Amino acid sequence: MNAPRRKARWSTEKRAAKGRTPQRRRTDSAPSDAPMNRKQRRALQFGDQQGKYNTEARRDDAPRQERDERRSSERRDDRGSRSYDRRDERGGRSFDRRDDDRGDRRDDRGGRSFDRRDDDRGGRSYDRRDDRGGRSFDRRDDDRGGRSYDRRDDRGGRSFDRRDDRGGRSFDRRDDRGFNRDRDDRGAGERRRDDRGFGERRRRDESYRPAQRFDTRRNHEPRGIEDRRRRHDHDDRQGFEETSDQMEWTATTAEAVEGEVTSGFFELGVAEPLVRVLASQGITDPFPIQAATIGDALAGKDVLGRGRTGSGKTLAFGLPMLTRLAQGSPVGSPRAMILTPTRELALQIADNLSPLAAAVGIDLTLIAGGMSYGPQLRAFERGVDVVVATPGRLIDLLEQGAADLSQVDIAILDEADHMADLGFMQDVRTLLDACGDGQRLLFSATLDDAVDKLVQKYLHDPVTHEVDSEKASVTTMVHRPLLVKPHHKNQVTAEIANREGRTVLFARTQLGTDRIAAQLRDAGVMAGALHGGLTQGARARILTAFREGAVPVLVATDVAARGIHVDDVTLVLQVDPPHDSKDYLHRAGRTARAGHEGVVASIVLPHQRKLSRRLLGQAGVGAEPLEIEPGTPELREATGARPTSGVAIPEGEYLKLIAPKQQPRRRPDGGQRGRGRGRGRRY
DNA sequence: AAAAAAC
Repeated sequence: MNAPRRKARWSTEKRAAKGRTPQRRRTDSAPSDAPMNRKQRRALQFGDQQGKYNTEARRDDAPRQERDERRSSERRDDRGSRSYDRRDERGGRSFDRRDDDRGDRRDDRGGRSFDRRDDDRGGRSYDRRDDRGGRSFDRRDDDRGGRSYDRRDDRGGRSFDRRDDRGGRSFDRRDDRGFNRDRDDRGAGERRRDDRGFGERRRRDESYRPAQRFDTRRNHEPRGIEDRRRRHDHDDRQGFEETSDQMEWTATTAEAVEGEVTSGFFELGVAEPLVRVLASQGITDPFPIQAATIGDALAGKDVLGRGRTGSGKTLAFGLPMLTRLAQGSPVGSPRAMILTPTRELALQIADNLSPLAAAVGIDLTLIAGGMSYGPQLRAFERGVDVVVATPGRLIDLLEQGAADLSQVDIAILDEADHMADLGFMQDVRTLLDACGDGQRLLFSATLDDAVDKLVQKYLHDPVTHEVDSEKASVTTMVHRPLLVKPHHKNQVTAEIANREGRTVLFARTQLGTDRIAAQLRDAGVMAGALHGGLTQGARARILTAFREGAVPVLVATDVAARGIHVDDVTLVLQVDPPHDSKDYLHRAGRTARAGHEGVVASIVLPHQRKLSRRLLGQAGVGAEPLEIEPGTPELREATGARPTSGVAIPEGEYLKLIAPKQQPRRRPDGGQRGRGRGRGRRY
């Protein structure tokens, strides 16, 4: 991680030593700077290509030793140079590389801001591709998966020679601007704590072309990989029909009850406008966790609240937060921050709190990945008061200098046990460190060592309120471990999924959810997969289709295990065992919410018996596995399972249900669609 | 021990 940056390698001195002209950082406007038409770009590219063959020849003459050295010792930093090579090689080698169809078009585009986005994409797609391995057969990433490492190595070796050949051609100059390097460095692992920070990147950026940044952003908008692919069929410059697949979020307002109101929230000290809005939603009796924590939170104490999601935690921290903020006045940057582990959860919290915030004149916004930057940047520009965020995007904005959290006086972690996971911990710390040293509210389903570390470091003299046990204590929930023979697993899964009512299935991996959902549709059960590998738009659409009942079966990874609330989920089926008892309970918590009944069935294969016993024991579930086979009355009795029709649901029928709503893109008014129409999500 | 979290 701390390997020397390859930047040094190309210092002016070194270049001079090699008999090269100094690198040009700043140039006059050049072809690549201005929009080019396709023909011009082709011409340029062709020229590049010609040069490239020379380059290839020369490459072989280059000192092999040096290449090998780079290969072995500077892998990560090599990636910085990758972008040069990728770009340059593309022209000549398209026939043997799968992603070249992308590449060529990328070059076609010419315009600078696009380059930047493309570079971003290029770098990341390697990372993701490699990470994911063969995850999604239906995505094009995987065609390439196996080769990416080789290619990377190739590049590391070549880049150096290649670079020397490039002279001052306009395309090369683009590479010199420094984004590529910066971005790739970041991709290499230190990304968030790149010590050069965004400041320097931006300076260079601006020196190249001032006032470019927001154009860049705007063009940045489409995020999904699939979208980007599709985009290449169009000329980006021409306002083509963009197939963005992002989710949008808008703040909402709500009615408030007029006149006399009786509500338990008054007594807790919640601001009156908030109580009136709650009353209009029929919420007048605080849930236990709310009753327990609101008082202390209002008093400004640090609170550690333990209670399962669905127990009313959002209001437990939301109401005191808004009440306190309403007593002060905005300072031009956020005074409160709420962090959550998934985008869906952030969305849900923002949806729930935004009408309340509006009632007391608080500007609350959602900051999450997979959504366009524009509204989020504007929110900070206008001085948003509360951010509900997922860590990644907020750090992104922080690094850009777009977000300032120094005035945050109330920092809230929802699902803190999850936020304290290894993968999240550093981000959470970064964000908490960026906040002012004010009140901290930490809500968690469990208290383990990781949470304790957060508590130790960030909470001052916290008051702990434990309302729900972490153990299974929901009396309306029935647990049914099902002992199933391996060759029956698919059919049992399908028969259970085919039951009446809304059902959530959990699988271990993204690939697993895709596969199970496809198998279910093959068997005639309308099911959709939800996992973090989908574009944000796709995630939102499948969740909506599930909420609305068009798709009654949701097959999800643990992305949906926490916090997500869908009414009337009457059965949760754990197709694959959860990783631990916490996950078991979080998954289970998708059903039997708010006093409703629900069944938690778990498929247990013979070799998983021991594991299952341990998980259930830790979760405080006493149920013994029930031995079952497909089509039996026992299975039906336990889960409501029904035989499947076996008539496959055509893929098109499913896709129709989760298709993006067609809507005009890039409207002349700047793309503000449907503002002020109804609630939250639109796609 | 997987998934999620920026692009």
